[in-house]
Amino acid sequence: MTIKDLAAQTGYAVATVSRVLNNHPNVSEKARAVILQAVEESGFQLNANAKQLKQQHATSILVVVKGTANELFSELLETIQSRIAETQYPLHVDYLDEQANEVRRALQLCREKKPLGILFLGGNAENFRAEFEKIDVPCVVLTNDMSALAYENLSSVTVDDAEACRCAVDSLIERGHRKIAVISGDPETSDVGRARYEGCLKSLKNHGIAFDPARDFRGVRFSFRDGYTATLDLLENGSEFTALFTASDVMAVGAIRALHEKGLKVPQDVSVIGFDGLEVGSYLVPKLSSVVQPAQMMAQRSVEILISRIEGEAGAIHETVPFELWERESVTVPKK
Amino acid sequence: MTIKDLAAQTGYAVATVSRVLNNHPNVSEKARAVILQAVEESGFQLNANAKQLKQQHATSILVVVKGTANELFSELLETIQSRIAETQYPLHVDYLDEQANEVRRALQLCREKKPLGILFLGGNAENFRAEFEKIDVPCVVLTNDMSALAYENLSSVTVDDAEACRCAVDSLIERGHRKIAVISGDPETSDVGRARYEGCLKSLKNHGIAFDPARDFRGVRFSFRDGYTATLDLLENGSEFTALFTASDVMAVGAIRALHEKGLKVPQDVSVIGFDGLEVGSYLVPKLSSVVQPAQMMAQRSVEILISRIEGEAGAIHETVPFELWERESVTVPKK
DNA sequence: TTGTAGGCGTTATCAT
DNA sequence: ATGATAACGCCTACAA
Repeated sequence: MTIKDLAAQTGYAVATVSRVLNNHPNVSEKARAVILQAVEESGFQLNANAKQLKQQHATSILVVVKGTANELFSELLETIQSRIAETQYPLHVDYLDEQANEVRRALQLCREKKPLGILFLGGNAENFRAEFEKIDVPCVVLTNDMSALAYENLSSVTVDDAEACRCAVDSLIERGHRKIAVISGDPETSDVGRARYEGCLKSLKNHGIAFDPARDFRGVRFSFRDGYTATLDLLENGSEFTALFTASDVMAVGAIRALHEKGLKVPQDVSVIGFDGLEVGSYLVPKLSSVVQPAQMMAQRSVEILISRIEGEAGAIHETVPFELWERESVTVPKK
Repeated sequence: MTIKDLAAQTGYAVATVSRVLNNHPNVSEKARAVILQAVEESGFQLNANAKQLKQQHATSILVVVKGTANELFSELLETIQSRIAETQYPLHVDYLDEQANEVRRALQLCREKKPLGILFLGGNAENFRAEFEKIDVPCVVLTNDMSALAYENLSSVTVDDAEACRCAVDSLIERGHRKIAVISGDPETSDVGRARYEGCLKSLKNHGIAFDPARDFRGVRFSFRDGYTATLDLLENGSEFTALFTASDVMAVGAIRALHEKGLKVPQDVSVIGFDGLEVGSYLVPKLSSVVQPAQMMAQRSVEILISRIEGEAGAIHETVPFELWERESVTVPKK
């Protein structure tokens, strides 16, 4: 079933059918009605390949997700989905490994699919620096600040990771904690991991708190397992702390388990703060304290920014959305 | 950049370039080398639209995921991704709302994208019964048994939900529990919810245990929140139980929180068993007992089945993979 | 082994 | 308002 068949069926020419299908002007009401009727009956659907071949680009928006197992990304994606669904643009989601090069992948997908714009969930500034120039559609990166890269078609929506972590650690210190350990992403390989770690350091330094990175810090992957093993590692290697800051909620869950296995209670023996504000945190016992990234807002803004760039607005926007510090049951004052 | 340009550049005809690009025989070593060289240098990429338009179908495999926020699906997807990556087939992931009609969506994507085959994560038998006949590529449904539907191109990979739940409840009874409550998906709208609920009923009946559905059962959505509210609802409406079976781990997490808020300890006051075997369960305190769906195996088998159907093997396979019952810290014997 | 040319289903231009 | 037709980039008989 093609528009040719449809044309034959209705007695109109393919051009007219095409016009109706694309809501173009200069079609009589009668023709429109007749053709729409036939479309309805046959369940006809345009061939996207032919259309895109002709138009030289898709009408779709691409989402490149770095890392399949990231809960925050799932939450972001959910909102992105529904926001994009409100527009006429189809959405394509593409997943890659955490270690893969998202820019190179996007480049390939651009050539192949010619999307109108790209949303990146996660990303590494180094990859963008190296090859982003080759991408010429509007892009928005979520959760990773790209303001240092002055590409006019590369925007980003983030919370201020360093500042957020500074606040979180500040809050621990305000409660009286002086012995604090930190687990974050590897500063060498993860931009986000580094920013969050540095925020912690800043707070510790501001308050003149003793902190020996070799003893009190671990830079690992953002996973349950790594949160768990890193905590055991800290405990077994001389770190003594009454508060633990982990740069993700998933790490925090692993960490709490490790603390439990070492006979330490949360929050009585150790206070724990995570990062992200995942839904699961609200149902844990104890309810997890967390630096909340406003997922809905971030998703919403990123879609708005992307669509405005697609529809003609020019220039990059690097938007910082406000984080929130939720201090819940997993934190308390240190034991005397 | 098109194969025409490439042809001009190398002095060969487009046909030869195409042959090289598609690994066809009847190309001289020299031509192959020269053309590959040029491809390398220019970073040339075939236009997928033109290719698919011509070939009448994509070379891709489609994954239709029902529900964005399903952790089990994320775990399945991760394995599916990596297994498919080992083949030459590109992968497309399409997400829909939990309430959407996955078969209708697949139908649309078929017309639009002409995939080689489809993998469904989740699905409703009713939807398949109504419209699946219109889909003519091989399909495999994960987690929902479709053996009752005799389509020759519709396979499924599942655990025996009812049997698994029967075992789980049996295990509670064996520990001495007589007062058991159940939270599952809504039997009216969720096939999986119904099967799991019925498995529970069977065990209870086999053992002659008193069970009043109105008092001891809730059929809700598979979410943290619904697990939480359903548990409160049970407790506040006269259900007294020493053990709670929830048909998903996510529900279990919500349930445990609710129990905690009502002053009930897990497992001392109430034993809890979930379903799915999500990674997070291994890090909770207490470690969550669960009926484990072997996600890796299911993903692996579904990909194998799909690919074999795509590559010529005929006939549907309805494979039941073995579940495992992990009895961990969230269960114990009832208080005397 | 290589080249030529037609057509896949659309859109868009140019007539009518 | 409608129709005929030339592309879009690729694959694939068929011819050489």
